[in-house]
Amino acid sequence: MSIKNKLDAIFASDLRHLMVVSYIVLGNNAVTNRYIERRYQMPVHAWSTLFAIVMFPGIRAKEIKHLFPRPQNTISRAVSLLESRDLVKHQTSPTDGREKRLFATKAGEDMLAEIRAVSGLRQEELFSPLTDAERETFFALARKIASGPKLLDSGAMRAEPTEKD
Amino acid sequence: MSIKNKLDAIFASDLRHLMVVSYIVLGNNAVTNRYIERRYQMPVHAWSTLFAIVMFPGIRAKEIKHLFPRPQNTISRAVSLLESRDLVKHQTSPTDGREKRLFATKAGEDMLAEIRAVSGLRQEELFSPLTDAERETFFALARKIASGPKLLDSGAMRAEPTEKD
DNA sequence: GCCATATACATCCATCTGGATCAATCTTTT
DNA sequence: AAAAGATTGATCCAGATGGATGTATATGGC
Repeated sequence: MSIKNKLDAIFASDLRHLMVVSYIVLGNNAVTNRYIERRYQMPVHAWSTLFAIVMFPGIRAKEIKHLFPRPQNTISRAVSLLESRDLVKHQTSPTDGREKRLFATKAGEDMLAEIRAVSGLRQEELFSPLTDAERETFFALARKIASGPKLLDSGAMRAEPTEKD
Repeated sequence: MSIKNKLDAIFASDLRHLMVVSYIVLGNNAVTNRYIERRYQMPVHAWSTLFAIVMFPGIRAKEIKHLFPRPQNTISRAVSLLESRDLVKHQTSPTDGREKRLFATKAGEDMLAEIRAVSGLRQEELFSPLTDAERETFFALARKIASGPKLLDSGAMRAEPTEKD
């Protein structure tokens, strides 16, 4: 049985919906992570963080956590990396001394623009098997899934071990 | 500007197709990884590997790499973890001494069945915002994307740095 | 048959990751 | 206004990750 047939079998199994999404993302992440890490010597989360900061000047770390669902320390580290390279700056909120409002520097904006252009090409490449109409259908359905309340808070896969454990 | 509005802005940006898929998967992975790691004391890739072995008895490591696009050493480690727990066994190929054909034990099959059941519930949960018809449309489009040759071999994000760098 | 090259899988090592904890600041209660 | 609790972000640490390299086996050229 060839690899292709095995893949087809997985995509015909009961878990096919989960499997196909996972397949796409594992594949795409491998490509993207390697590129960002080699080209910019930073983890991908650092660029996601920069993306959020350029897009929403003055954003706080805890908000970024909701835009790119990652643990808090990941954002924290990404911010300090970006700061150490003068790609972003922070100023402490005047109303709350715990909050750091984040702003991109000129260098940060320039760098984001560059990565963003390549990401646009990558997106085009990734979705190239779909027609424009299909892309919009796919996007609309994906947005519905993203808005599902169970995405981030599962009942089936509870974080806490059950009593009987 | 609220978090919700920020998310909407991201999903209205030029990179929205990439962003929404990434959002779904980051969110889902956080849930799934935490669950598998806590409940079974193993990384998620170990269960993907077990899934492949149960589904295709006698499969070789290099094939698993194509089913779940991960680096080769990830599979290698997952297999040795599974072997150390007597969830899988291997026998060296009679025709090629380098190849290890992998088989699940009874314990491995039982454990996979258990995880698979929970994963089924998780899948149902994740896709619950979609009707049955929408799920099939989404799946069909996702399969098209998965079959794109550029998924694993990007032109836009070349691994090798270009000459002019 | 012998050497160079290719392939399958294991291991090494530097880095990344996320849960837990910590310190600082803010809010609430009394 | 002091104490208790909550919230924000930084740091610690054990373990996971992936690129590079190592080891064993197989194949092809001569």
